[in-house]
Amino acid sequence: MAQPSGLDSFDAFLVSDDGFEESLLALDEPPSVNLNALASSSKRVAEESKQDYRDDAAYEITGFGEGGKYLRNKRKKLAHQRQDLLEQDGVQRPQLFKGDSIYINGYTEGITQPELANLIVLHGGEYVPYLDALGLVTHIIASTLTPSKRKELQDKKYKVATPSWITDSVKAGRRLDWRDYSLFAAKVRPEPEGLFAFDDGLGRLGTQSAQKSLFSMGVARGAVPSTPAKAQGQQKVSAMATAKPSTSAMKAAGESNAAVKIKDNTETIESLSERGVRLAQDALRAAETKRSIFQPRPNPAPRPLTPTSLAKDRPSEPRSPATTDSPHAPTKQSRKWLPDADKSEKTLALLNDPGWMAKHTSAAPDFLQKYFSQSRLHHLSTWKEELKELVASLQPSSAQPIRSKKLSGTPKDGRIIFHVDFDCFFVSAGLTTRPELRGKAVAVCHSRGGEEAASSTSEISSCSYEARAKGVKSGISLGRAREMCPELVTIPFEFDLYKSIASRFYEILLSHASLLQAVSIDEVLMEVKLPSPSSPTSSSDPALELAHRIRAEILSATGCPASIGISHNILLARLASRKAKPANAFHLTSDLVPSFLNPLSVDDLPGIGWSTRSKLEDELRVTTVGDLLKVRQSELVRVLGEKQGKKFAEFARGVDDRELDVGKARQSVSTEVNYAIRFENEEQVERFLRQLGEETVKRLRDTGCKARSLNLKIMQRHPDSPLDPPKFLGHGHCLTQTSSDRIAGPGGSATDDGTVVGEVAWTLLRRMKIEPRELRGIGIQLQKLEKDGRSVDAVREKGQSTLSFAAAPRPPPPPPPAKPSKSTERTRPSPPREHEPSPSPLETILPPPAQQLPSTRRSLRKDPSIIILSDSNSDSSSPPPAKKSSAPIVKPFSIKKERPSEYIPSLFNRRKRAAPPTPPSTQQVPDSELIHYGIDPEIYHALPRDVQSEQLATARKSKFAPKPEKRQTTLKGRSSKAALSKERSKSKSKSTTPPPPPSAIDLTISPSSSPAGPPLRPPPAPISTFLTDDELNLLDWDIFDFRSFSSSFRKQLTSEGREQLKQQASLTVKSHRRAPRDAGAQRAGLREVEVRHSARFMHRVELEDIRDVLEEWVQEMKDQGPPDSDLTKLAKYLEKCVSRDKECDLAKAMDVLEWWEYLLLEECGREAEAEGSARVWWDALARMRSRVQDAVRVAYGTTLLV
DNA sequence: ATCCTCCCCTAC
DNA sequence: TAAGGTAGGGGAGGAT
Ligand SMILES: Nc1ccn([C@H]2C[C@H](O)[C@@H](COP(=O)(O)OP(=O)(O)OP(=O)(O)O)O2)c(=O)n1
Ligand SMILES: [Mg+2]
Repeated sequence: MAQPSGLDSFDAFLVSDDGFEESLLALDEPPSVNLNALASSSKRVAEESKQDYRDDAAYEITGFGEGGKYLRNKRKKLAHQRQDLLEQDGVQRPQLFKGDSIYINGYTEGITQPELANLIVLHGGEYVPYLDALGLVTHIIASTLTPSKRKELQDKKYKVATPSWITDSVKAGRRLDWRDYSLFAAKVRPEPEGLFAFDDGLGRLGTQSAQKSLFSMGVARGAVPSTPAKAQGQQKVSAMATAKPSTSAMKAAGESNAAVKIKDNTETIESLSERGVRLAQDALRAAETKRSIFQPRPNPAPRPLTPTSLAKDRPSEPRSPATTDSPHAPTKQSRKWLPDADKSEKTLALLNDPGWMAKHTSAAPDFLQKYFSQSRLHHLSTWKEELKELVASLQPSSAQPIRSKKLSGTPKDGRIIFHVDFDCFFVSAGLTTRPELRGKAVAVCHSRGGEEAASSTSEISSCSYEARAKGVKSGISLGRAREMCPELVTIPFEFDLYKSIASRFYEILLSHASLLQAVSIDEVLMEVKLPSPSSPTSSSDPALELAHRIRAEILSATGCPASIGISHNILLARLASRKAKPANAFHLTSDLVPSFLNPLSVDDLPGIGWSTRSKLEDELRVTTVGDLLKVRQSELVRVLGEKQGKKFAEFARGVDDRELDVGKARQSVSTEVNYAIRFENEEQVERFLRQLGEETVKRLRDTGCKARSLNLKIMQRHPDSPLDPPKFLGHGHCLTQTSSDRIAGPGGSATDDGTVVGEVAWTLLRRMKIEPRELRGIGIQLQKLEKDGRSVDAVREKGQSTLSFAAAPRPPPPPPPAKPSKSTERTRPSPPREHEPSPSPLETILPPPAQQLPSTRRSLRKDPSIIILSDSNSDSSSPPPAKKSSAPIVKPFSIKKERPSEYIPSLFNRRKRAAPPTPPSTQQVPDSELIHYGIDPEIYHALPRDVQSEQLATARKSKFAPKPEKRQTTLKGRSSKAALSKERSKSKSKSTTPPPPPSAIDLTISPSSSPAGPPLRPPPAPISTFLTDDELNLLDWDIFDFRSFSSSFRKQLTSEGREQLKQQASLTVKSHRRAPRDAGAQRAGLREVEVRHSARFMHRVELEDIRDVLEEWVQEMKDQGPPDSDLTKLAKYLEKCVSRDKECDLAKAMDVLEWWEYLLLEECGREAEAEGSARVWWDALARMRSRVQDAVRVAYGTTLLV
């Protein structure tokens, strides 16, 4: 039952729901009052404990040690890594704790657990991150213990000392006698640098916190904390052993940007975030005043800056050079992410040092684990999943309210929603051990920003409100932050601490919620039921009072301030908490809603980010919620789509009918890394990719699922982007590709075999033909999950028990010994399943292509150590045993699924092998097309992607003669489902033109969109089920080969073949002249080549087709003017053409505009004389020009003559 | 209509 | 010197 190595857990604890009313007053004070600096020692400690004191319970990722030797013992591995650190530091410390194996129990006062751990290691001790084999532990460090734990440890005669034993020893430079620090000896030894040793109000709370300290790790392994049965409100919460964030991948946010438009009405509109800034400034000023009385302030008075909106900014890279390179950027530099300063010499030196790069980028063998152990975003994501599971396991399914009717989203629903969120969480957590920094501008980031910080690209994770007042915010670089706030103090990440605090936080909230949704590690949404018949005694707002009580409870248990927003739906609760911040609670009642909402900026609404905000502003001139109200819903739907349009229309009115999201089954598992990806050769890429595969599969196993489909995501340096992007080791501007394939284990079943995943991923990657040096990001996603052989997707598998099942008081799940899980299920007489995956994990049916791969590559799975290790890692941590799935299991006989007989391991691969046909595979240009051009497919496929593009583009340009003439096919009623239906549905239903009111331009056109077209068009509207012999001939496919395929495969080939024919047909037309394309445009974007079957023909629409459509469109709509929906669609299309990341076909866009102008001249007369609808047409053209103009500027930085 | 695939977008 | 991850909502376009 070896406890999941690398496992940690959200601690279990006991909590009573006593209130802490007496402390309410203190809570509402900004935490700026700092009455001392007595915690000197803690400060020093912090400085000493350089970098790596992550929680770092062994990484789960298995890697190779030097020389390929595997370290099976995680503990050793950890020690090894810490040793590395120590060497890095180059400081040899006295080995005070040599020979000691020290476990730290729970949260420690005065110094964080990671800090302690680091100190121990730095001084020769072994830090034991988990308590699986108690015999190996020589000492236990603890500040507080629950009665039961205390008894247990005492009985077992453990040496339990307070943290001061460590810190004092370090200070003294010698190993002091632990007995002088025994926790059992001195009842409660006041720690010198107490956690709550500041300000009396908080100090008081601190006392309580000490008393109700949570329990911890060890407990989860079976030791059941006895419940000091006490207050009625007491509730026991069991811990959930959850896999540690461990090793894994990620992706990210932005760098710099430029072309961000400045909001209109900046003066009059105050967004919530801006309000936050304002408040912070006020607080700062206030604090300033006070401080000047008590103590001189080290920093200059904060200048009343123009509040930089904290609102959602563009994610940087997308396509705004941001910094220097943009010709017209200099003006609005207010928003950028990176520092002005150039890379420092040092930085450049590193980047140019092959040795350094080999050790610190993806090329290094242990990169993955190191990277994930430090990635904040990885931790954030992992924690979220863990918490969702924890909540699902603790929250009885009965918690799910049964509503008589669906929610209306209005006050009528009678719900009370709390949105609880820590204020600047990471910073607040860090400040609990650095009280001397309270009231200052503080930020959490990796860089220990010293002098070099001016050019640091390290991202700010969170910052104090004092820092926000100066414009600092999450996501910007340290360098940039220092420009705005030179006095900014940085503190390191302390992931363990955050997790520990979160445990206490969730525990408290669970005790108050009737229904709870884990939003993130520091954020919860919950539904609350008040003791309804609130006796007439109580005050005016019992909900608000409860919120304050909860806030007090949280503060006392964690030392961190949280804010709470209350309202009758999720939207409003979230907005309320934003208004409440910092350190307060706010009840947004329905009477306040309109006046509260209207002045907000649209992107204050949850769900509206940079992109949506831009759409609203550009297309509807909407910037505030008030503006949003004035727009017709149909317009919103046109711009944002059906659901989004409706949703935000309702949001603007304060209406939100969403239920809390509780316990839905996970639908995918993925791992990605888009940072420090720098490879020199294929071997490195392959090794990395296989590791990534193993990691992904481990995560999959932790969920107890297997998968049927794999998606590989690749980021490749954009050809125009510099080798070294502005952000240190960042991915820079990239082209992104994905490609997917099915995966299968024995018998075609879903699988969780790392080897299969690695193999398939590697095959897909090789097929992409990407130069290793150009790679900037890699990710693997597993989908189509199955648990116990049934799809996890409730929609597919009807009757699926989606809800988790959990008895209210659940004893700490005795960590299931490795395998019990599976046996647990075997519910009913599971009907004889066809292909019960034979329990031979090493036996795999690899997809065909895999078998074709050069055998040079040795299979990782040959190394048993890997399997052993990953197993030990995963199984234990996957305690999904009894928890779920014990619910009423549906009939084991699935309705549709199951088609084992017909199962083809991999269609794509299969297709590939079928030499003759080679229909457009997942990502390639059909060979037949190549042959058509006289290009040898063999050679073509061997070329790098971008070269392929060029070849193809060239071929297409030269091979065909100019278009003969344009037809006049004026069809009627040709309706584009998409465009039309959308239109019909709402907007102009008043069209009065009964039948098929022509409108809608169908940009998805393909020759077939004009079915009645000239006979020349190859395959008329497809009629036969399968490709006809004629069609096969046209395609140059072998007729007999075709017939030899199964009918389903033939069907697929048929549709693909027909698409191909369409394209060939359209290719016979050449766009007349092409405008000169610049270097960037010359390289046909990946997107273009990458185009694959189905759903993407829009990308390939040929000029000829567009011209035709345009012509029809103008003719048909001449008298009514162009429908907005069509204009929108056309605009989107043209912008896509211009975009350098997508079509990269500026010429086409220009051509379309010219053609349109020509048509208008013909149909509507000269622009100058146009009137009525003609006028409308000309205006529409002008607007479209201007949009394209903008797009060109964004893409090329040039003002082009459109 | 309703499904599926391939994206984009958002949030922490 | 830095650690730009991840899951789910949903839109567009195509197949059924
Ligand atoms: N871009 C981001 C956003 C958040 N976080 C981390 C750090 C934050 O402390 C934590 C919680 O995020 P919040 O959005 O709740 O932000 P804060 O808690 O820091 O501030 P606020 O007071 O606005 O809630 O997540 C991060 O690392 N990077
Ligand atoms: Mg927060």
